[in-house]
Amino acid sequence: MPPQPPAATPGTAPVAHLRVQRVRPAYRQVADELRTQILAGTLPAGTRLPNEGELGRAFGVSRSTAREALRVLSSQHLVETHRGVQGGTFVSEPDPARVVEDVGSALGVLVMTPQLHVSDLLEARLLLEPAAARLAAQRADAETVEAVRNAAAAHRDARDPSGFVGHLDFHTTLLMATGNLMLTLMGQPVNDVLRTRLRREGVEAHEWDKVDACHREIAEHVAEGRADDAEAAMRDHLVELRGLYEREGFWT
Amino acid sequence: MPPQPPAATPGTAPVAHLRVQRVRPAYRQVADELRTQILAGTLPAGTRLPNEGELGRAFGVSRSTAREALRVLSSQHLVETHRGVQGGTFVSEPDPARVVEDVGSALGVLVMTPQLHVSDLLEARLLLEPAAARLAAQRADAETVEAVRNAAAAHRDARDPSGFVGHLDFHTTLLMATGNLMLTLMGQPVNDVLRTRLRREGVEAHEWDKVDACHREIAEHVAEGRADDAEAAMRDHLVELRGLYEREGFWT
DNA sequence: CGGACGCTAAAGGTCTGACGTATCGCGCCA
DNA sequence: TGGCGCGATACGTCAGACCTTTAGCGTCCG
Repeated sequence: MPPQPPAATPGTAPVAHLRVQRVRPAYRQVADELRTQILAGTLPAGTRLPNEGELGRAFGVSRSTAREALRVLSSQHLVETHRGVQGGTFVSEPDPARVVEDVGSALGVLVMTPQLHVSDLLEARLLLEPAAARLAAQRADAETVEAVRNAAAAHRDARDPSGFVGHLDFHTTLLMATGNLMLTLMGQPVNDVLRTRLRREGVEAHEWDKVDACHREIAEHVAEGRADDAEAAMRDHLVELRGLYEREGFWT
Repeated sequence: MPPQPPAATPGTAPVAHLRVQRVRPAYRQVADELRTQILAGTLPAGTRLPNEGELGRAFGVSRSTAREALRVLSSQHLVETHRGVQGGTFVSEPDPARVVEDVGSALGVLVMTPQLHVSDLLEARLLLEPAAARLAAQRADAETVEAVRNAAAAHRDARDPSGFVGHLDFHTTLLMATGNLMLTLMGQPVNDVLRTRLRREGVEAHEWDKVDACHREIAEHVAEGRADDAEAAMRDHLVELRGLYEREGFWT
């Protein structure tokens, strides 16, 4: 995807504004090699890598360089390090929660640019969660239904009168109730970003009561397996919430 | 979510099996501090940080430690470094493509675990893309329609008789045609993972022709603004594709 | 006999100082 | 006037040393 097609004007060449890396630094090569092996399964989760000195020697680089490579992998949650005897560097177990965190963080950055607006998040959620509610209603077993019900109960903490935490926990629980982790991975980061960007001050208590009522209604639809009702109720709920966001303003 | 509630047995305390970090290493503290400032906007994109030596001095750590902190941030695409005079470390511009890459990579790892199955990806796509097709049909302007049409044209490279690249470019283009970046961010990594996991050998040419026909049909629906038709056609298309995946097997 | 204390080895964490090397601006020279 | 090479700057890499954390194990005392 070339941002600018080759300029026909023979004057100044189309400046490549992005500086390219002529050479890949050693620490990057080491990191890439290790990452490849981890992703290929050559180094399965739990594997203990050689200590930093040996690792460097194995790649023909110094310990510092090996360490920088490990910092890269560790910040991508591919390995983790522990100190002390019996410590070392270990290949990490894949963890969906980490992915959600990272995506949420990245979204948090993007949402401050003109490329991604909060209304885009609201719209995406409006596509995703009603469908999730439908699936949850079709599939949830007794235990899951209980979890959804509990999430909808949303004990309101005195120090958190808006019940915002409980509020979003319900959406999270519902996404997980679909049994499809991918839906959680897509929806949860969106919810995380939205949570941090709604100004709660202007929302009155009775509005939160209504939110809770919606949650309980959805939970009941899910519990009873009424897929159509669950989907519709969720859609209504999200539309209402969107109004809240738009009224209170998120374009800080 | 506590994996084990506090054991009532007074014997041994409930062992925390996850090793915790008693102290945060200096490189992590530095990285966290810088990340906070970047996310808060104190260090806007394009800012040039002090050179590694000064940065270390500013935090009271050595250059090596400062470098390790920078490696962490750089691997999260928050900063990038360049060598030479006029080089240095700069705060990065947020880049959706990077996010897509990272999420795709993370999904690639998760999809090899029992936690996430390829069928989950197919299902998620089945929720997302028909809705995207609807939105695209409702919103696409002339230029976007042209892009979608071109993507559907899918010139079949002789060395790529399955036209797989072109095939997925169509889905990508359609997601972007919604004008909602969030949908691309959610859908594209899924497509990327699926692309790398379908065994193409067993798929015959006439089946790819059919895929192309579907694409062109969807493109036309989008071009004509027939939202319902576009959505339905995309749904049918994805269901058919899912059959392909299930037949050819993705459980390598 | 048993539990608490403390030693010790292994491995990551940090520091120091040095040298290599990619870049780019500037000035010299043809 | 224009191409070329010098040099300054900042990242990249290396080497070696020392600190800190951690867990295992042995010892000592109650």
